[in-house]
Amino acid sequence: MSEGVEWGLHCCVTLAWLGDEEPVPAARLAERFQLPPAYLNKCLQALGRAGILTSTPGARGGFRLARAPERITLLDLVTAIEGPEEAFRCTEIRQRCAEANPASREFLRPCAIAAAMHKAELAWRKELAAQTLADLSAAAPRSARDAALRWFGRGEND
Amino acid sequence: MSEGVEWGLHCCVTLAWLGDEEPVPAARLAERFQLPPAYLNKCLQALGRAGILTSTPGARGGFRLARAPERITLLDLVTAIEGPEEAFRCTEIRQRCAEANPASREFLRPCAIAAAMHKAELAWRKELAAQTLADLSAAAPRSARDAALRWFGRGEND
DNA sequence: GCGATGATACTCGGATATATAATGTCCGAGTATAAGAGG
DNA sequence: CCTCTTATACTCGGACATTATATATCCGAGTATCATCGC
Repeated sequence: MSEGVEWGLHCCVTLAWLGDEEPVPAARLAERFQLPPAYLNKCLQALGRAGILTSTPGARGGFRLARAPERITLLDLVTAIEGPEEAFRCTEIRQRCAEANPASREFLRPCAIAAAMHKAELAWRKELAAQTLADLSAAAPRSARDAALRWFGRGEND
Repeated sequence: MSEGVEWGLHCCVTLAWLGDEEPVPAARLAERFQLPPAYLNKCLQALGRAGILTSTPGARGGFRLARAPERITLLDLVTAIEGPEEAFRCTEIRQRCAEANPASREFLRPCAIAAAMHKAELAWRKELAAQTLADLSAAAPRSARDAALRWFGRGEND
């Protein structure tokens, strides 16, 4: 799995803490976590295309959450970075057998192996879909949230 | 996920059908599924190192299941090919924050994000561990099993 | 005819290339800001 | 003092390198088979 998933998760949790009053530049998030700024920007762009973040260009621009943290699941985030296709992709090698006839009726049913892997993937996605950004924000220790608010210069004046 | 997982699964199901009376060369399995012989051999080697297959060198050699299909889970197979580490690997970027002190007590608890991803991975592994090669063998249509037996020259004399 | 011996073909096993995807970097398009001139 | 204009700094967005991983290939080590030779 790409590192972008971890980066995106941490950034989104941070954005959830900061609130969406004003956007946060990718460069600033990168500085926070000591990450390469340009590549983090690329990952956040993917989240933007997926409708998880909204981006505003120009000065005082940046990224903010597109909707409430309660309505953003981990599955949304992972799918945005990793793509919608499943980890196990069946290439139908059962049909490559010499005597196999692709028109045969047995191939109308899905491959038993692919079905088994698909079942496991569904369980995985179900767990991811059951947890939201709000859950993660709440699970983290308060000290981490406070430190983030301080570092980004919020929370003192608010 | 590597293609080797799909190949290994199909090969192991086939081996389960054929029984472990005499080993099957990797080249023959590759021919069956139109796969590159040398690379399939490499994948089967990984299964051998994991204790799923036993290999016998020399003439009339090849691979056979190391234990009964009921005692080989999909998780065993996937782990053998993909490795034991989880898909999501936490790099502890929460500790890279400037003000973070690695000795701080909050870092004794696991990262909430890593914990969430870990939970999903456990659900995935649980599903994989619940299904055995025997289940897959039984789930496939009888015609596929019969065709395999014919193609490998077994079942007529037995 | 039977056993020992050597040559041979076959198979795994790991070391070595190539292709693909992940990671990392760079520069242009566009916007809000701020300064400055004019009224 | 207020408004319009202009220059500027900032940020995203996608195009372009670089590195790591997966895929594919090749050749050597070792074993069972078979033929051959000797008894």
